[in-house]
Amino acid sequence: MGLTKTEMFTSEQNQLAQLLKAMAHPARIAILQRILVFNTCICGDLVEELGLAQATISQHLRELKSVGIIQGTIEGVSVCYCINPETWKLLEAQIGAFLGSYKLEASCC
Amino acid sequence: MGLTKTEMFTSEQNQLAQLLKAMAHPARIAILQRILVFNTCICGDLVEELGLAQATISQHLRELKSVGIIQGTIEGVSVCYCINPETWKLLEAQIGAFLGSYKLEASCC
DNA sequence: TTAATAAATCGTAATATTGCAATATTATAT
DNA sequence: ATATAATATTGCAATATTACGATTTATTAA
Repeated sequence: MGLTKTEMFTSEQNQLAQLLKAMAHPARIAILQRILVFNTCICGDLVEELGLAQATISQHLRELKSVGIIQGTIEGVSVCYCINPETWKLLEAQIGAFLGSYKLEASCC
Repeated sequence: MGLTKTEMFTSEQNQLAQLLKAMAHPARIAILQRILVFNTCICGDLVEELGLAQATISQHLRELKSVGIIQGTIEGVSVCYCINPETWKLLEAQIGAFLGSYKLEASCC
């Protein structure tokens, strides 16, 4: 099918899955890392640095933007992208709670 | 294409993307959450609780196992799955470093 | 207005993912 | 050995993702 049955899961599970999925690609991780280092990023720089076509980079940026992880504003002829602090905080909270709920060291099987 | 150009990224970026991708599905999040609560889990229980077909659950379990997030041992006629502590620690470290490297509150654009 | 630059969108090909029925495998009990 | 139970695998259909060339849109400069 290729169609996730979202109606069988809670909105929290679906939301976390959506955020993780948006980050679950090496190009999008590389994009985010560049923003984390430089605070900001412009599509053209990424095209040069990542070695992917402009259309591909633009598509990855849209994907990150569509789930709210980044935001972009027009700066003259280019577009300035940066982290959306709200979503980033949500991400940290959700993933932190999820990963942090594992306590046992001894593997049971 | 549908084919990620992994050769353009570092092994760290590819590894993190692979781990995130394995978790980036609501069914797999639900499976992990159940393991986190009960410490262990058996395929049959998940089939009843999640409302997906047995073949589908088995496939999701295999995906989580293939990246090392969970491990399974045969327990009589069923299989006991639990968290793989090593991978979980790696996940916490990698994701923690990634998310934690964002410091600025003020959005720049 | 026109040209130049940057980014977004469209269209498309190749590949991956999701889900399930049917079947196969594995381990226990009789 | 056979039957039963639990899980894994296979094969397939529907849909999603990835990547990119070509084109369009939007903004600035001349």
